[in-house]
Amino acid sequence: MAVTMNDVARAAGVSLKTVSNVLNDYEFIRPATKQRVQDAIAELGYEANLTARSLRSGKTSMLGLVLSDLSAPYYAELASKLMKAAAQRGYRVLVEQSDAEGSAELNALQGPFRQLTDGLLFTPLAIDADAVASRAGKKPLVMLGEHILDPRFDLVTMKNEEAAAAVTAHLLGSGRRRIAVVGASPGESAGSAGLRLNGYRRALEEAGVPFDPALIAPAEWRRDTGAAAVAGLIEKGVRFDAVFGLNDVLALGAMHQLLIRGIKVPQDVAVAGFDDIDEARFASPSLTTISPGMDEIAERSIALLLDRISGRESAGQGLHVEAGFKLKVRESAP
Amino acid sequence: MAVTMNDVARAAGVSLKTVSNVLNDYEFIRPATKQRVQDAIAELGYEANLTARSLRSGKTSMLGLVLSDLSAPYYAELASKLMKAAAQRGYRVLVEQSDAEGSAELNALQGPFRQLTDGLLFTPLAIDADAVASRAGKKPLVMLGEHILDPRFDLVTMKNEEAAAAVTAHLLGSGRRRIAVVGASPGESAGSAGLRLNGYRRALEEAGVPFDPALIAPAEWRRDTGAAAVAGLIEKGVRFDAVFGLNDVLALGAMHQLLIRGIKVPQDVAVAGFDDIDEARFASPSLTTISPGMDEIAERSIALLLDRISGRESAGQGLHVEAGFKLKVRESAP
DNA sequence: GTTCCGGGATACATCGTTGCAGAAGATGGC
DNA sequence: GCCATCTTCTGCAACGATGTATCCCGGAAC
Repeated sequence: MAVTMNDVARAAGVSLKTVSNVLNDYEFIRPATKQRVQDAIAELGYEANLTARSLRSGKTSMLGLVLSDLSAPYYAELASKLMKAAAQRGYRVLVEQSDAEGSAELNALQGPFRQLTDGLLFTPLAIDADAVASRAGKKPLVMLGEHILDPRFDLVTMKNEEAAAAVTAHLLGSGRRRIAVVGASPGESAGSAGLRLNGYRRALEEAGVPFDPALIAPAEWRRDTGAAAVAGLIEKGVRFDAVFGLNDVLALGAMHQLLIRGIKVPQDVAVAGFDDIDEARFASPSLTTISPGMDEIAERSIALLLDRISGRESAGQGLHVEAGFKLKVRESAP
Repeated sequence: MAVTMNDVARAAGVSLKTVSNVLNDYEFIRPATKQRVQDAIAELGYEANLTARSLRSGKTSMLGLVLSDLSAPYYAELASKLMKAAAQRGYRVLVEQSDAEGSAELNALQGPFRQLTDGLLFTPLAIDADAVASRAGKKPLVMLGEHILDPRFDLVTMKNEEAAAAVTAHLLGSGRRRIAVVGASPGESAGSAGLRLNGYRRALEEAGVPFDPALIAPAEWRRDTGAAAVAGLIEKGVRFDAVFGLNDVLALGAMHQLLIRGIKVPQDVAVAGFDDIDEARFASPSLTTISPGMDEIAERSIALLLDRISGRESAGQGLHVEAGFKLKVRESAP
């Protein structure tokens, strides 16, 4: 059996509660007593039982992170950073993959997963604000990403629209006029896809370039679908001189498809993405993209969530945080 | 306050323990009683308190996964699959990043992290078998990867040596004679790097091609280091007609470096990797690599760990599982 | 010398489950 | 008609910590 607080108390010749007090930095303890307890702890190799502590205190020191798929590079990098930011503050992150399915998202919101965590970082992809609101319960919840832009919720996000406009403007600036968009999500307007598409349109407008719906290719956000979308455009006979992948893996999939068809990047078609995953720098040609300030997103979303948990930041309206971004110009669209 | 078993008991007109029995599928309960309890549960929206259950039962239904860095594509994909495999069996996975640092690995082995989990999937990179053995405690532990090949531990791994020999043989078969190896880890012999290097040497021997230590470039397993290692070789004036990256990101970093220097892949230098991450298929040129049967690794390591936890597989010797592999021939080394 | 105050420690109940032991009623064998 | 066995259900203790209330004691105040 593991050594408990009781064992420590006995060894130190104090009461169980005094041991607890030492561990919780209770103010009024004689230094000598404190020392004796700490010696006993060291000698017995005592470790607090987190489960018992959780039961009693109602806190788990774990944060939940709900995302569609951890194997997507953007989410993998984000998760890694979130875990590090949380660890620095004494929290652990429990990840749940939703596969972008509504049922999984709802489960994460209500089920045992929620119970295990003190607060949630949530990237809803399938369900809407009302669904979230009606089942969110009262533990703190911070939205990550953009599918839900709602005053009821805290949200940490990036400047999707502005950044997408900046990439588009860059492509236009290098003389491209027919810029295909890969990764649109028909019918959706508030999500990342919608916002980035808005940015694209805004940049076109500002440059006085007409918008052509034929250039917009829907696709899930993966490499293979990005490749397939470009293939589809080509086969339909749509002509374009640039591709804007709404995220990097789409852009990379698209670029791959162009290259195997003998289309030169960037000479024939320029390619740009969004996310600046590590892979973008090392692709051939390297990928022009938007660096969305992921460090800032990770830091600030953890900070905000912990503020909510501790009650430092008291509710009322949802807080909206937007991280800055940088355009990274590389070979695929100089 | 959340609804507890006691509330359910009262609502159903039975004792608290009967509710517990219903939840735990106790055999001897009258169907009518069971129904009443289940109705009460549904009506009140009762959810079992996992923390309390853990405290009482000593099980957490969580598995620990220790790896160096979740943002590395291989680990991200593996973690994703492990989580899915675990979820199917009613377990959750808690991930801990070690950054390949010994202190972090030791903490994961003993500290609170261990307490929170019923068993551990462990990829030790910095510490050795004895260090693990002396602090492993008695909860089940399954090694993942190869740094520790020790009869005391269970191990799920891939055929590193054989597979590396197969890639090397493939490169030799296409006429390459000076195959640089990127990602070696000097002094280490039992780890993945060492085993893969062994495979490389074995294939050379079998083909009667002399081994040239100048071709072996040490590097950490990242894209940037892979690129730097190739740059180093070139600058030292080492000549080579192929590069074997000990994993895919190394190979991709290396390939990037070659291409920006105007060296044609595969015409001038062929490139091959190891892991078959999704990115390999979509690189330009696409990357020849080893598919290590990650699905099998994920499935079998979860299965083995759960067998150990349940006691179905009783200890004694460590079990060693080797997943199969496939050579994926693509453009970078046809 | 009694009262008051606050530092320093303690006892007890409690968080929400599950394990163990046992009670009560039904069933069956002889 | 009685003991043995099985089914069904119950009560109590326990898991290991923390919150609340309380107690004791030395010194200050009157």
